[in-house]
Amino acid sequence: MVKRKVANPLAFAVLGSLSERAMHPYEISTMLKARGKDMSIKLNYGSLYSVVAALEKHGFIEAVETLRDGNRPERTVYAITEAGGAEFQDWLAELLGKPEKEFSQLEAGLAYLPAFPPDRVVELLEQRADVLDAEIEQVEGTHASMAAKGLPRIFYVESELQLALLKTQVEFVRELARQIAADELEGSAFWRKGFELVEKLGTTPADMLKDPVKYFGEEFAWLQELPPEAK
Amino acid sequence: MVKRKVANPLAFAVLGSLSERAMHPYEISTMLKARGKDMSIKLNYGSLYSVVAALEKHGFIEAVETLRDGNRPERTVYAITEAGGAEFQDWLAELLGKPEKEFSQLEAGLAYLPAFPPDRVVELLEQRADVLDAEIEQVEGTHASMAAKGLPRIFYVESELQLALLKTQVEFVRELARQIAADELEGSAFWRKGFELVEKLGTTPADMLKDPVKYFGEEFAWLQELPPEAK
DNA sequence: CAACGAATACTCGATTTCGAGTAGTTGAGA
DNA sequence: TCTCAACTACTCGAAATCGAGTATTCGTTG
Repeated sequence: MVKRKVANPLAFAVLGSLSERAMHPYEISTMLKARGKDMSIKLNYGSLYSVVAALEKHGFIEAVETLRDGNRPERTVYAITEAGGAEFQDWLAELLGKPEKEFSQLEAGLAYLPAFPPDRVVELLEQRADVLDAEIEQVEGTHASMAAKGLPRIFYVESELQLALLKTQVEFVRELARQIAADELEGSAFWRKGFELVEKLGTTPADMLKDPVKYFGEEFAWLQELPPEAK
Repeated sequence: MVKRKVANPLAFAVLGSLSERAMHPYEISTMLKARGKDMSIKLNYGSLYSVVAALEKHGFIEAVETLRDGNRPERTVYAITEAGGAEFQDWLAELLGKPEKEFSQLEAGLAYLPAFPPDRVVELLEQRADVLDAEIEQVEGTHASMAAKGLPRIFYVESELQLALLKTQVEFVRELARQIAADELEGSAFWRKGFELVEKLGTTPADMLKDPVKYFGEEFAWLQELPPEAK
């Protein structure tokens, strides 16, 4: 797993596009959009041109001609090199075969759940679930229309994965919201009580964590010795 | 959804940590690790210090004291400001309530599946599935040991989400590999044939896409008019 | 008690990333 | 025929990112 000379996933898409035929950068961008690959690989013009330059610098692609059409900006057409083809294959094998840790914003948010009162969290999670439902419906619509046009699944498997993950997320979020609302989530008694204390007495969370028995009673003594540094 | 002045998720974790009590950056990093939050939010020292500087610049945190302990490097202790508290709350609400498009490497890889012969893809997907299984087992082990210590679920819900997503991914990958191996994936007949042609005749993919009927027969005429720019 | 690995607490600067801006060109409708 | 929005095709520089490096101190083991 040596670090790639050009690491932006957009570079992977550029190599993939140029594997098919020589193109100029803007043409790559329109092709990616036309094929919906920009749903799977973040496309940004600034990145596109710098990534193309980096690929050229490292010998993965090379300029084959420069066209000028009237007063329009020049278009430099690039072709993939042998080294570029090898890099693409190696990269693809890595993307498919080796899972790499990815961080999602929802995970980050969940990590700080107790910072909001339970009811607020439930409300926000339900809001997210509703938005996700709409997104899912939209993706399913796209699939239906692609299938109707006769485009076989192999051309949009990546979107099917996305759909599966969205569905898992929405299910998780709804279930979590339900459990919090029903006070079924372990630790939520403590959580609710904590917020009541803040409202009524103005105690700070830090104080409560320092002496949980005082604020929550004996059954919360475990708090003291739990996550290192949590006190 | 105004762009955040400091957008790195690590900044969110810094605000969250300082909401609890004042700390110096390195202490934040050890606390995040001790609590396993570094599994949900990417922690990198370079980013940590630049993010702290940016948060201070924008008035979300402020230095409260600078300690010197022998010849050790200075430790600057930071506290959260009122603006910082508001920013944290706003950010948390956004993370929980508003899903944002995220790009995964597997999706990127799947988008270029046809670049490899079917058998190679099956092999790679199975490789990924095996690694994922091991990861899942590990996460489940961690959960079991946390539960055994009495730590309630609310302190690791984020990891439960991660687990659910990993399971969905492994299921998807295994099923996809199965379908490809069994030639059940729509479009895979064309895919297999294409690779045989490349091996036997040395035809390039671009040629085949230009005149699919010639290479694949009448039943593949749809290829010509399908994804815009795909020809 | 010396020596060595682990932990502490950062620093540095070479890339990378990004989004907004620019400037000409077509095409469709009034 | 005029106009105005959408498209084409990039450019720019400010800000973010990152991982490797540094220098000190603590703990522990032979």
